[in-house]
Order: sequence, then C-alpha cells, then structure tokens
Amino acid sequence: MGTGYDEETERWRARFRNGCASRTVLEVLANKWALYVLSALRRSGGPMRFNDLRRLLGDITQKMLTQTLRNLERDGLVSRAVYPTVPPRVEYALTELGLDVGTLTDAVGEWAVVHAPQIIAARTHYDERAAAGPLPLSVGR
Amino acid sequence: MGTGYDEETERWRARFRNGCASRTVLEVLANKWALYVLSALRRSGGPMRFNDLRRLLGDITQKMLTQTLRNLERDGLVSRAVYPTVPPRVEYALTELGLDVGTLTDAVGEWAVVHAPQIIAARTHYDERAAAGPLPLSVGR
DNA sequence: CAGCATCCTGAATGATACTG
DNA sequence: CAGTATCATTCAGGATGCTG
Repeated sequence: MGTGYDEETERWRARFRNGCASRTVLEVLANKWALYVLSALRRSGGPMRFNDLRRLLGDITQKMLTQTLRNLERDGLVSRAVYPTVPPRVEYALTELGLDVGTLTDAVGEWAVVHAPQIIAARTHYDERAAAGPLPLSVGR
Repeated sequence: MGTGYDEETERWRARFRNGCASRTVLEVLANKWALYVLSALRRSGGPMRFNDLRRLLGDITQKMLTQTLRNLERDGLVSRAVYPTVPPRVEYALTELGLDVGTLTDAVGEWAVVHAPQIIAARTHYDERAAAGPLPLSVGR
C-alpha cells in the first residue's frame, strides 16, 4: 500500500521478501559440507557411522561434521540413531526428505557441470580486465 | 593412492574434493541478494538501471546492490552498460548465461515451494524437543 | 567411538557518510 | 544517478584439546 507499484509488482515483491522458500533451501545446501555429506549418504545407500563419514570425506574436522549433521538432522534431511553400546554407535541416514532433495542436487549438478566452466571463465576474463586497469572511456564495458 | 579405498570410492572422492562444480554454482546463488537481483532482471525482461533495481528490491543497501551486481557481472550472469551522459546512466541486464540460470532457479523454486515447509516444520519439531531437554535414555531418538 | 568446549580468523552483511 | 570509502557487527568455518 502506497509504495507506488502496481498490483503485480507488489505481488512479486511479497513473494521475494525475506522468507522466500528458495533461499531457505539454498541456505541449507550452501553450507560448505552439506552437499558432500548428503552425497556420501546417498552413495552408501544405507546408514553410516560418524567416523565412516569422517574418513570418507577426508579433510572435514569433527566439529564441522558434527555441525553439518546436526543441521541436516534439524532440517529433517538426515536421521540420527544412537545405540547405547560400548563403544557408542551412532548411525546417520537420509530421511525421505533427504532422499528427495537428491533430485534437486542432481539438477544443480547437471546444470553446474555444463555451466560452471563458463562462470570460471567469466571470472578469469573479468579479473584480467580489472588487472589491466580502468578503461579510459568506454560505453558498455 | 594408499588411502585404503577402492577405485570407485576414490573416484567419488575426487569428484567431491573442493572445486566441485555444484558448489561453485551454489556459492553464486546463495549470496543473500543474488536470487532477488536475478529474479528482478528476469521479470523486467530487459535492462534495468541501478536505482530501479534498488527501489524494486526495497530494503537492499547501495553497497549490497553494488556488490551483488559486481559479483554477478564477474560471474558472467549480468552485463553492465555505462552511458557517459549527465547524469550517469548504467544499465544491467541478464546475459545468456544469466538467462539460462533461470531454468535452474526455477527448479530450485519448484522444489522449495513443495518442501521448504517440511524443512521449517522439521526445525520447529527439533527445537521443541531440544527445549524439552535431553531424553533420559533413548534408542534412535 | 562420537562427540563437546574454547578460542580464533576471515568473510559476509550492513549502517553511514561522502563524491564524480 | 550511481556509485566509493569507512567502520561496525555477525557468523561460518576451523584448530586444538578434552571426555562419557
């Protein structure tokens, strides 16, 4: 009301005000290790123990693996089962939702394999021009 | 070599060592304003000026809009055209790559609309249980 | 084995003021 | 109009050491 925009624009803005569903999902997947953990669990096809994941991922710290797993559990993508044995046994697995997100990460992966090289190339190109200094006078640089 | 994993696992790890294409793409899209700027430019269907974007996005600061546009330009998703008039006129538009990424953000959006509510619900559920304190003795909490 | 607690660094985001 | 510059804040990520 009173923003000076037409109805359709107002609707567009309403959809994109913070809380947009896409950003919720992107924030989940953009965590540094989330994609790797999800992928590892997908690949195993069943539950994995903490140190199995840790070894498979190689250079992740315990803290980050714990944190990533907690977040994924909180978001309902991963389940955590504790068996009160000695030594302790904790198994992580994908939930239905976690399995389903695989369809999305696959889509991202397919797009990425094709286009990420173009993004990298664009960056290199941009950085080279930037290093060459500002252009003297240009239209549509 | 010498990590104790079989060939197939080694190949999996190689793909997911830092530099995985999916993460490059996710890092681009996960910036707080990237999705909104891309969406605004898509919606307009043509070039938009700096302050048009600023007004449309509402609560973005100049700094963040500038930074987001520079990043998107660097990544080859947005083009920047400067017209040396008085007052200055700068137009931003989607490149071919920027237009193409729309197919991906659409996919994210479709998945998100269906599943983001489940993620939100899982969080609420998790937080409620956490607030209730640790469970006394549980298997597979 | 599967973690938790602590401390630290750099990057992302933002508020504010100034400028060609 | 379309920025740049500076300062403050927050937080993700990580190194290290300890524990039920």
